[in-house]
Amino acid sequence: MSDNVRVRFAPSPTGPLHMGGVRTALFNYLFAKKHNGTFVLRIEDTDQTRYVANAEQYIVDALEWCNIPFDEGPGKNEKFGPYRQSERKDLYKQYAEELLANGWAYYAFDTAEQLDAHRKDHEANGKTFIYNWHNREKGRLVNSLVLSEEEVQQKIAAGEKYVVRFKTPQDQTLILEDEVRGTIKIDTNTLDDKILFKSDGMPTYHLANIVDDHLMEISHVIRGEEWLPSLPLHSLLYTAFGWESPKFAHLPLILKPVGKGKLGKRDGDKLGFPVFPLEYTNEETGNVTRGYKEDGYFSDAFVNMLALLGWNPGTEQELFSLEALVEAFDLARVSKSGAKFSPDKTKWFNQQYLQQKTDNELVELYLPILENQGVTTDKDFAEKVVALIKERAVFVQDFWDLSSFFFQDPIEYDPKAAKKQWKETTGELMTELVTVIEGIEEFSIENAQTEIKGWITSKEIGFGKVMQPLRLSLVGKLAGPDLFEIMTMVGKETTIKRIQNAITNLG
RNA sequence: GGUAGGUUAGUUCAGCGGUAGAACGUUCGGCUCUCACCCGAAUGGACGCAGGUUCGAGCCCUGCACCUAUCUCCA
Repeated sequence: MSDNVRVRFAPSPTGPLHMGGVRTALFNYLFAKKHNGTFVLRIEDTDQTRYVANAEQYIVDALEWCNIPFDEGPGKNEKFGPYRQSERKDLYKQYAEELLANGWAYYAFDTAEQLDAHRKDHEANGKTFIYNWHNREKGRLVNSLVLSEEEVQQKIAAGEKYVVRFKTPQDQTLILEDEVRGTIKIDTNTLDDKILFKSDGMPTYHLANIVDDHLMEISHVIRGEEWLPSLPLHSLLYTAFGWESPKFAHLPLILKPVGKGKLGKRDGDKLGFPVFPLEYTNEETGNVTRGYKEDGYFSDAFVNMLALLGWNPGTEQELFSLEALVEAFDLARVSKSGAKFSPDKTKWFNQQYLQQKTDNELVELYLPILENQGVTTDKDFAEKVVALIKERAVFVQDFWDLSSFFFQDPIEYDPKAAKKQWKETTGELMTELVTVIEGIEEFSIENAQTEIKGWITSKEIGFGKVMQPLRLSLVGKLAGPDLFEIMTMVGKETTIKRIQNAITNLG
């Protein structure tokens, strides 16, 4: 493939970046790294009315957390800078003028209200209003194609608001190539004359996007499917400027977990999962929106899950490190249909990643939790606990519920289990067991096992008859790691104390 | 309504002309004092519908149905 791959992620700073945006960034990143290319971050802040101050920082932080940092962007390697469109404002005007001069664009003076009226009018007649050659020269619309040169200059001189529209060619069939979808044919007569330059002096997305992609020497445009309908316009703009077009790839939408439709920012609240990578505080309302990071997800698990949303490696492998993703990624294996997001599968990924972490890594995350619970312990002990319980956990924050009995006596006993396992004779048996335990000089796993198992065998009773009530005494429920591990870790005295507690409470 | 895209097991998805697959889920079994992990097995499908091309179609063509995106001086 090309030895000069340059891709960009171009979000609009209108709020926190949601997971769909992160997925787009990820695919761009993977594609860039796969081809030894460059991953550019460009901030598309041409809409001043929707600008949110802390959104850009959020985007940068989110990419950072996901471990997919950009190579070029605001404040970093500014070879093609600036990377904020608001700071490139002056640039776009000359390009709009170039198109006006060579007949690919024209001035339009129609007000938003007038256009609205036209749309409603058409709708009432069961038609769709299209601002293009069907209408633009019939005198209903006020633009430089129907007005004389003088009239146009007069209006502009009088300070009348105007926009610049693209003059879509008539009666052409465009044959477009998309790396994901293949060939797409479009009849230009169905296209709108899109606004390129707004009356507020700012370019629209369409103009700024093409100009910047060209100037920044972008080789591949990888973006969401919601942009597919504007591909014809973008392609025509490259033609109009006489520029070589980059290759395009439109990623399938991320669908909500239940029902149909695109995953929206509000779906998370409704269904109880985060939609954003990081927690976000809305500075105006003070609302805090939860994030995957704060909910306890590992970033590599989150990224792994996102990578499989709309892409598959063609093998049965599901677990990928970032490096492995870079290695395996291929635009040809991106699917065309929407990818349904699954919160359950996301949890599954997190569980898998948690199991892969070493005890040493996990204990660092565990210690603050213990501290929070007011437990003082040493790191070695905590690490042993982690080793014993981690296979039952999906999140690090599950650790406390799975391990509290290592540090605290059970406060209650699972009533169902108690009823089933604690029989008439159990109290006596447990009292006898206490004696056995007291007799163990060195309370090691091996010794405890030998003595207790030996005693059970000599009593000629079932193993479970003793072990189940013993587990109930120590843990409070019938779950958890190996009992001999637990006993030796809490120590002989605590073990005896807990058995006696149980005899008192359950006997 | 126009335009574009989609439709394969309960769910998420592979399969892109040659006897319908995986993962997750569910159920059962093995291993365990228990839960979990792990291992094994079972379960499961008019490949949206109807035509056509072909020796042969989930794959190609046509029509229809349904779903989605988009049609803002938003990106």
